Amino acid sequence: MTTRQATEAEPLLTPAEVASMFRVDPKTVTRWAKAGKLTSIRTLGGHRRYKESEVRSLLEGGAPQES
Amino acid sequence: MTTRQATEAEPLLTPAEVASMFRVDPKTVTRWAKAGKLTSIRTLGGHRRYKESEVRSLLEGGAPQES
DNA sequence: CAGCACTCGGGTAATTAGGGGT
DNA sequence: AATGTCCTAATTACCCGAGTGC
Repeated sequence: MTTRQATEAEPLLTPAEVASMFRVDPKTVTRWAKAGKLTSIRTLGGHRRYKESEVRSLLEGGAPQES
Repeated sequence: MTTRQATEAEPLLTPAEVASMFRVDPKTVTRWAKAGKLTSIRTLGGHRRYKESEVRSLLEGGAPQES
């Protein structure tokens, strides 16, 4: 085996990864998390991690469709 | 009712497994253990193992979410 | 016994958090 | 109200060689 996959682990993304996906600054992603627009999981050191599934659904159009 | 004292086998996780769950480097998990943020059990060779139950509770939100 | 993936250490870059100001 | 940028402090990621686990 080359990689060990933990039990029932959901894929998480770093702030920089989410930022590049949205073409915004990592700081902005942090603000979205603070505002509750994005679910954030914190490391024991206080850094944020984001659910890949949630980010992708938001990218595809999980966001409210404007007219 | 005395000969059989089995203290419930506690599922243990390797550093790599914990690391993938938090989306961090295995080295970071080691630092958490050193800092006392995580309960670490050492093998006779010095390698660390972590309680799955503790890791999970920390992941799900050992700390309440702010908005 | 040999072999390979993983972990252990330390040390040094790269990110991130947080507040403040544009 | 929402982003991007500057700053400092803290946390995290990658480098190495040597030992452990299976």
